[in-house]
Amino acid sequence: MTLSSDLPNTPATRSSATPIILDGRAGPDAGPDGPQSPLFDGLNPQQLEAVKYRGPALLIVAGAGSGKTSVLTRRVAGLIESREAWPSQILAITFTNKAAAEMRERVRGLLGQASDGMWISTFHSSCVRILRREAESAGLSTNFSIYDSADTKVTIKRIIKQLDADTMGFTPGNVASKISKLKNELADVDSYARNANMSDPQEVMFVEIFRQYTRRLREASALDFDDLIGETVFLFRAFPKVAALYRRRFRHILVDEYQDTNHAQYALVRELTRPVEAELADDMEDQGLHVKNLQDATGRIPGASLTVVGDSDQSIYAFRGASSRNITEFERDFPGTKVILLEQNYRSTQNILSAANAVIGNNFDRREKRLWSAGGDGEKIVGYTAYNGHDEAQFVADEVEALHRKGMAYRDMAVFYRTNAQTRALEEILVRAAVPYRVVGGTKFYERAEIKDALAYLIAVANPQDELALRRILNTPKRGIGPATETQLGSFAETNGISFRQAMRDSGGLGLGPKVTGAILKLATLLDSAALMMDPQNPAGPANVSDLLTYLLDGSGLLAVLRGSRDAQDEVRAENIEELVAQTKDFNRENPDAGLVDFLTQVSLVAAADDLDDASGTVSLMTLHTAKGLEYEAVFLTGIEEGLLPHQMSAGEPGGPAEERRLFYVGITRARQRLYLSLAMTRAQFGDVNVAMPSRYLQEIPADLIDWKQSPGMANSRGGTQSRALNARPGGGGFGSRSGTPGQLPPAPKPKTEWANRVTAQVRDNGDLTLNPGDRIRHVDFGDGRVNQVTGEGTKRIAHVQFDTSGAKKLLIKIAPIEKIE
DNA sequence: ATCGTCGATTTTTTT
DNA sequence: AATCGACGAT
Repeated sequence: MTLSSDLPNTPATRSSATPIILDGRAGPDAGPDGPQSPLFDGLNPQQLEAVKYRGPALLIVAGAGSGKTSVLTRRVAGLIESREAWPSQILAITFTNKAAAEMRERVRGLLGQASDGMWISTFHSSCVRILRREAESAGLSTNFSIYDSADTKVTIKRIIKQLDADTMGFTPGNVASKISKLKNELADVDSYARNANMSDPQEVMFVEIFRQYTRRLREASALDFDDLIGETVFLFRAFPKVAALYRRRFRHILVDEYQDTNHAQYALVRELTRPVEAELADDMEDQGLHVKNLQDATGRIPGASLTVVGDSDQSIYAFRGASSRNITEFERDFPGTKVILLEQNYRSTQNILSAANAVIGNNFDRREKRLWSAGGDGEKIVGYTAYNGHDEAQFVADEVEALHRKGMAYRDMAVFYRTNAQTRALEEILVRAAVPYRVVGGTKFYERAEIKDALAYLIAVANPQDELALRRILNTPKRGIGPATETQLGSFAETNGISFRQAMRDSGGLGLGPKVTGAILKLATLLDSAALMMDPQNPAGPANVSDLLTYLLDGSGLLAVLRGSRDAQDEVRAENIEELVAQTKDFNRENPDAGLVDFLTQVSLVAAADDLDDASGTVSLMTLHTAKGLEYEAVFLTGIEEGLLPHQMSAGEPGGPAEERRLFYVGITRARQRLYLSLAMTRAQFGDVNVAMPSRYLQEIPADLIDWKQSPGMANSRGGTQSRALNARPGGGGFGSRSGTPGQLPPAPKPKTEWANRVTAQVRDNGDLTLNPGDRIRHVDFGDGRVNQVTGEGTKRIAHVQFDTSGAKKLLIKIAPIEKIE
């Protein structure tokens, strides 16, 4: 049974590339596959072409909101439905796990069960999967640890200290980023050292740090984030037979967000799309690997077909080695490339797009691309110049509430900012205004100290070589093993050529105090017995992750110590650990066949955007970087100031300001209906207040697109409303007197008293103040008002208040600066 | 070994 | 503002 006849749209595909083993599976009933198939419904001509095109290489230049996810999923679904490919022959790379999950979900929606078996994941997840499978060839153990950036920094910090390199200006931060950049270029210590200028003592020292770092990782059987990609590339280059397995398997490779791939990732894609030489292919056939149907006339297995989707205008990761060169030179790298442009935007109003186009148009050196929408102009963009960060946050909170009253769900709104530090003021105000919100990313759950502690116990069981994890838990919770003892154990291990873990077991002969020795041995025994629980040889069968974690928590007393503490923060920490236990239970349920290492891998590779819960009815707060790929009905872009966007740190970098502009562009294009731009005249930083200037990018938006509720000009002009003049903060002057800035900003002054500008930073506790509808209250900032309604329970009780001059607001009763009057 | 205090340093973005 | 490291007292 041959299928080529079912493929009206694939003249370029050789029929031999079609899988032959068709009967094993109940594929989708060979439904009608013409233009009337639901796969092609509602697509514009360019999208349709992108879904249907068949050939070795396809570049889809997809502007923001042009429906690329839809195109990608339908393309994948089309390949499978038409039986050009088995699910297992598809490898789709996305930027985040969440994007991967969404894509998998949508393909499943189109195909049902037939979608099982595809690899849809991030670069990092795919590489871990490959490296664990091929650990033996790669010279790794299957249970290798994955170091996150914090682990990397700690390791480097210790090396720097040991080498006294801090006196030469080395910091963990700059060393880590330099090593990361090198690894992204596929350099290792040796290749770097070969070209280094060894007469420069700085260079010599750096090489030494790099060398020791590499050695420590190897000794701990650990890989850092960058290694995951690089080692996979090295594996493929060193072992053509291993590479051939994957080249044979993945016939269709799709890469999303291609503009943000770095060199190592580019190299990986190249390796995966190379053909398998005839000789090797024949060998594989001899080993029963069934490649005959894939071989061409010369006996080779041709390279996989490659589809990449990207938009140079949204390249925002150059700082970590991404190069949009990969996209601009794609046609040269992959000859015979078909290029398709998607320019019609289905997301935003024309006003928002016009602003976006105007901004990005200031970047030279780009392929001209103009987004357009058939959806109408929509509302104007709203601008607001606040006096300070809190004032700005209050503006956001008020507008969020106003939108919500008009019927917009909280989950359809998002607040973006350049730096994580900006969340503080926003959170303070949103809590007080009782706006349900969620910070996406930031200090991630898995990066909290107590969670890392608990995970370190698991890692110590999974990978006994991992000294970092061992040292972390050695005295956590406190068991009287101090730094002196730790050092002794370390040197004992080193002089005897044994692992740190073994040194712990043998610590009896070290002549330490009986108490300390007892503590060390107890921990070693705990870990050993835990390891026994997970041993596949265990007659009872290996325990599951949550049982193991519970056992370790009980045995170590980690949770009990936090529970017993009278520090209020420890209570939160204990809750976090219990949340982790709950997560292990979920994991067991959802992945009954997965083990400890699988759990730890998943945990290591979660991205900021991954913990975004679409179902939660909350406003989302996130950085502009995290926002990439997402969209919301209403978007608040905050902190549009010089020094913040573009960020101070980017000024020196070549291409910095252009990248910051793209970041702004990304932020703008996330909005469907409503866009708010806000800035503050003064911003608190490093504990004191600085004067800020409006971002240069603001002037790039045509003035008639923005409706300034309070423009930068007004904000300090003497005529500002009474209350504002009164509220101006020390240091707040001098903002509008922007000598030298082409002032197209201050149009139509429309003073509104709707927003109070001053917010006390003071945290109050009203105890059990009770309010009832009808009560009159006085608010420090908003003045007098009447309580309409009280909702919520306990500490979360919320008063809905109609203020006499400041409008309607919701207040968290417990902490609002209010008192009952009358 | 642990705890408290002082002072330095910090914040660009992230898989 | 808040965290981290160094140092000294217990």
